[in-house]
Parts: sequence; structure tokens; C-alpha cells
Amino acid sequence: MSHCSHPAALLPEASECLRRDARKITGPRRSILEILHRHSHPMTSKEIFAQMPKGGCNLATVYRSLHLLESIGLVKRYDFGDNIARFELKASGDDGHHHHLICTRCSTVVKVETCFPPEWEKQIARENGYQKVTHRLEFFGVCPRCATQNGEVC
Amino acid sequence: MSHCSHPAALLPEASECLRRDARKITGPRRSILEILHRHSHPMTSKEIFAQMPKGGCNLATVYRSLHLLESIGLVKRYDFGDNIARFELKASGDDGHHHHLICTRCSTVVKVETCFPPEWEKQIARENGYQKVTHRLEFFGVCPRCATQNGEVC
DNA sequence: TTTATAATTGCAAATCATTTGCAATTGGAG
DNA sequence: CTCCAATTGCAAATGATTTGCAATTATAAA
Repeated sequence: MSHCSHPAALLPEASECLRRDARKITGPRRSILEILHRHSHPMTSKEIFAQMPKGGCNLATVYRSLHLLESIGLVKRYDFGDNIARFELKASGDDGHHHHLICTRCSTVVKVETCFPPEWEKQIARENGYQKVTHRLEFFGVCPRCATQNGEVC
Repeated sequence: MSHCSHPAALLPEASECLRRDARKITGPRRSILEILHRHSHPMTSKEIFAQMPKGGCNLATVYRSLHLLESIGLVKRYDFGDNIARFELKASGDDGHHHHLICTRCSTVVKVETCFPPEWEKQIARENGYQKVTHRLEFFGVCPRCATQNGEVC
């Protein structure tokens, strides 16, 4: 459930990004980055809020921080179609582009590296005259565990 | 902006679906189906509500109707990532599976028939032991019109 | 180190799409 | 034509997310 890089390597890099935009390295932001670092799956604001160390911070601050971290590219937002935004830390060099396979019963998430063919995307962009085309792709299904205990929520 | 089949052909088919589930063919439902029929792009509940003929109906009814129509498979829900559900009428025989290319500036929508390779999807399902795997895929970019009037909202 | 100050935060109230409880209506099977 | 479950209108409730504002705090500059 944890990333490969050392947690400590996270802050210097993030600090750099923040400073570049005249932003401050605050307690809440540091905590959010650490929390996201130790969970390899997309997390909701509430989940992150719940993991905040003692003292914590206001939920509104979590929302504001995530919005900022997303805007400077340290974090990526995902939409699993349930109207709850989820966030994942972007790896250093990595462009962070990947997809997910979400269980429609228990919401278990698996990372999916397979991506929509880039050439196809370019083709679609060309055909319609659109520029800067990107895509949002997520898979949904029933995980092995839920498939067994049919009917039950796990 | 309109479908190829005749509007009149819409009701009998829909009636059949509704009756099968002991549901009633009411004014609001008829209107919603007609509105969706003459707009070939996904519409929000508010947009549909705004197009209701004189007399109209309550917005809550639009929400309830769309939910019902979706559950019996007459309508399909789409998520463009802005937290507003959009609905499209499913064509008769058609399984209704296709995607969209949405302008991030003006929200103009273009239908995209190109789909994620089915075999790849099966592969992903197999690799992870998930069953009944489906996907949600949408493209985002800047439409030709917006690309010209750079910076401006069109 | 101290200071000046713009960036942050906490808190509560506001938004916004969507849902729901409930009493009054109404489609349609028999 | 009747009866009753399915629908609807209305207003209040939800739930995620945003925002105004005054108090706090990180940090660049002196």
C-alpha cells in the first residue's frame, strides 16, 4: 500500500513546486502529502481528513489544499462516477497517467496501466479539429471477492 | 440535431418497456422522451426541464423520470466530470455504446464511435479476476471554434 | 532575528445538484 | 366506471464542495 520512494524525498520536491508559486509549506499540506504517499489508491477528501494526525485541520482546508496541490500538478484528481472526487499523488518523473478498475460492489480499486491507444486519440482529435485532447477512462466490474459472496456487500 | 427515426415510433416502444414494469405513460415522461429524441447530445436534467412544454412539470419529476427511464434501459447516463449528470436516449436496436469528445471551454459535444479495444478490456478483467467489466471513456479538448478565439469563452 | 505582509486557516454560512417525505392526483387494468 | 398502486408537486433534506471574513502563520527581506 505504500510507494517505493522514501517519504522524506517527497517534501523537498513538493516544497520546490509550492515555492515556485509563492505558496507555503504548511502543516496540513505536509500531512496531506504524507497521507497520499502511504496510500497507493485514490482517496476522497473525507478519507484524507480522517487520517490527519492529531490536531488535524478543518475539512475546508483539506479541500483547499487538494485543489492547490492539483493545480500545481503534485496531485491528480479522479472521478469514479459517484460524485466524490478522489486524489492520488503523482510520482516524481511519472506523468501520472494510468487508469483504474473499480469494483461496483465494494469500491475496491486496482490500478490499470493499459491505456487507450495514443494514435487513436490523435486520430480522433484530428478528425474533429480538436486540440489538446486528453481522455478520462475508468473500468468498472465485480471484484473476485464480491463475485464469490454474490449479492452481499463486502 | 434530430434522430433519424420518426418521433412517433418512439412512444410505442417506450410504452412497451414501461408497461412491462407496471409503470405509467405520463405526460412528463412522454415529454422527456420527446425532448431527448430531438437532441442528439447528452442533456442535463435542467436542460430537459427548460424544454418542457407549457404546463411542464416539477424539476423533481424530471429527476425521478430520468432515473426510471435509465433503470429500464431507455436512457443512458453520462458523466462529463462536472458533477452534472447528462442523459441520452438509447437508439432502438443500438446498445447505445459510444463515447464523446467534449470541449473544455464551451462544452460542445461530439459523438465518438471509436471505442476501447474489447479484447483489451477482457484481458484486464481476466488479469484481475473481475467480472462483468465495462468502461467509461470520454475525451476532452479544445474545439476548433474555441481554439480560434483563444482565451475567449464561446 | 525581527518585521512586514501575503498566504493560510478555522468556522459558519452558502452553493448546487439531487433526493425524499407526504399528501393530493391520476393512468389504466379489470 | 372504479379502484388502487404509481405519480406528481412542493418543500425540506442531503451531501459534497465552496466561500466570506477575521485571526493566524510561513517566509522573504531587512
